[in-house]
Amino acid sequence: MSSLHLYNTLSRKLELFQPITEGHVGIYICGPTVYGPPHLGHVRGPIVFDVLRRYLIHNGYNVRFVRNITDVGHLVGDFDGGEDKLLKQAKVEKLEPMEVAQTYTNAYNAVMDKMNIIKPSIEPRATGHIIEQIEMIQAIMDAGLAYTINGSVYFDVIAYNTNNNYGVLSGRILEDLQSGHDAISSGPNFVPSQGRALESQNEKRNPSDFALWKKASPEHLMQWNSSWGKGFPGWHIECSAMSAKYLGAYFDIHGGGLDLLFPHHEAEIAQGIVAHKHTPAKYWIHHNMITIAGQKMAKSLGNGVLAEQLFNGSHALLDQPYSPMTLRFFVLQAHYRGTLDFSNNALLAAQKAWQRMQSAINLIDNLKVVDGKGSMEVDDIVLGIRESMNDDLNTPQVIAHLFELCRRINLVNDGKDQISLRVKTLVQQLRDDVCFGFLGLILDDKSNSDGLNDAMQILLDLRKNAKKENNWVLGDQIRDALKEKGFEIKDTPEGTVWKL
RNA sequence: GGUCGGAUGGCCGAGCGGCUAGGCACGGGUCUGCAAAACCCUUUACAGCGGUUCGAAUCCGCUUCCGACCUCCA
Repeated sequence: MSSLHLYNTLSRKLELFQPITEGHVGIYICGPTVYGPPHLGHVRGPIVFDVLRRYLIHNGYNVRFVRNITDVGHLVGDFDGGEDKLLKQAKVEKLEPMEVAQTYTNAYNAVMDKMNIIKPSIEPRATGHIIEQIEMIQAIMDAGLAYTINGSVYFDVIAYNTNNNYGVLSGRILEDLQSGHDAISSGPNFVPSQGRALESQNEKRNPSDFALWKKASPEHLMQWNSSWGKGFPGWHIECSAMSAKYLGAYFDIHGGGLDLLFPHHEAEIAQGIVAHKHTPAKYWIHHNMITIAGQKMAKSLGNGVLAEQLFNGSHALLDQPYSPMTLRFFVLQAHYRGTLDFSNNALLAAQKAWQRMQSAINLIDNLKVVDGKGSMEVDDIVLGIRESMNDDLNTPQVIAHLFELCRRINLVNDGKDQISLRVKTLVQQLRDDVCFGFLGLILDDKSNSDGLNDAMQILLDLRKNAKKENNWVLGDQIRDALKEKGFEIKDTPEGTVWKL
């Protein structure tokens, strides 16, 4: 494919990417609800869309990338009678709701930085856009597609569905949904979780309706004035209001996890069509979930692995810590639309693979070139990488091509193949544009501290002397002891090199 | 119960009508004081049963398992 194609959930097809305005791309990503520390599931989306963003920039586009922070409105438990997630956590931790939001926003962004994810162009918060949300709710009211009950406002899905299709994105049929509501609450598989607020459920005209504005009880810590009384915005409206504010009523790409497809994104489309008279986005991109033992990783299932636990190796499933770049590499080794199963073995394999790639990368600049034409070429790799990226961001294939490149680099390094200056320059370009470029990988750099370097040199000199005197026992002792601490020693014709 | 996806070698994961990725692990070799690294070689998998086709892991049907969504989730 000579140009970028993306799988659009809206059409369920691979589509040629063509921006609405030539040369510019607007992207909106549903960010986290900040009520807990970031886990592995929170990391996949940002990586996937970071690669998309970098690739678009690589292709010369001007990209505005908006990723929100949801710090109000998201309800805990089932149905709209649940408690606000932020509020609940605030009570648990005896903190201001804003303090909770700030704490976990910081934690989230710290992980983003470690993963080498470019910061959003704009990072709007739901609480900072209450007015915009109220205005949008009013517009929906004015259009006659929302109704007020007891100080709350609900979107009238049934009425909307008469002239529109509530289900364009998720492929759902409203009638099925209706019967689904019955079946789910009476069927054999229905398991009621926490307390279901029946009053709130009943005040909606229809189970499919969703809240635009919720009335706040007096003790509710987060509430704002509105013409419907004191309350707080519903979950879906914040993304609609903020995306429209910063990207316009119609923008290029809306992304998020597959689990947000319904009802969140479906609701966003309905809200956008009613309030802004336009479907919000041209391309809807959804990444799949990270699973653990075949099941979705989710906070509610209690099988989550925190990012921090991965980085320090403290989780029971892990034998050791893994670096942020190992995680990034691990994520990119799978296609974004498939599930990715997490395990210590899978992480270990990714770590070794990434180390192998780094070793080859480190050889590039010192590769000896031959005059004229060398036998090593990379044109097929350059082409292959472009084709793979253009085919719905097939990063696993890109990485496979990169490993073929590593093989050739090693061959040249071993003197078994020859490279010309021209091709060497191309290889350096590939490293900078692909690996460090749109894949966003950076070398794990643990061996650069000066003091460490000096100390290592002393040990290596000792070992060299021991070897000179044929004292292999001492020499191996030094090497093995270092190895035990994670230092890898390599004897090469040019001298001994080490890495951590 | 409804809707939508999956089942690929020891493991992770691409491919989606013929040329049958890649990584990790395993085995053999070159190199080396021994290692490590690197390189080379070896190992033909696509849930089961039918069907379409000159040809199917790839298309169609049935069966069996698994998952996601339908209720908060990245």
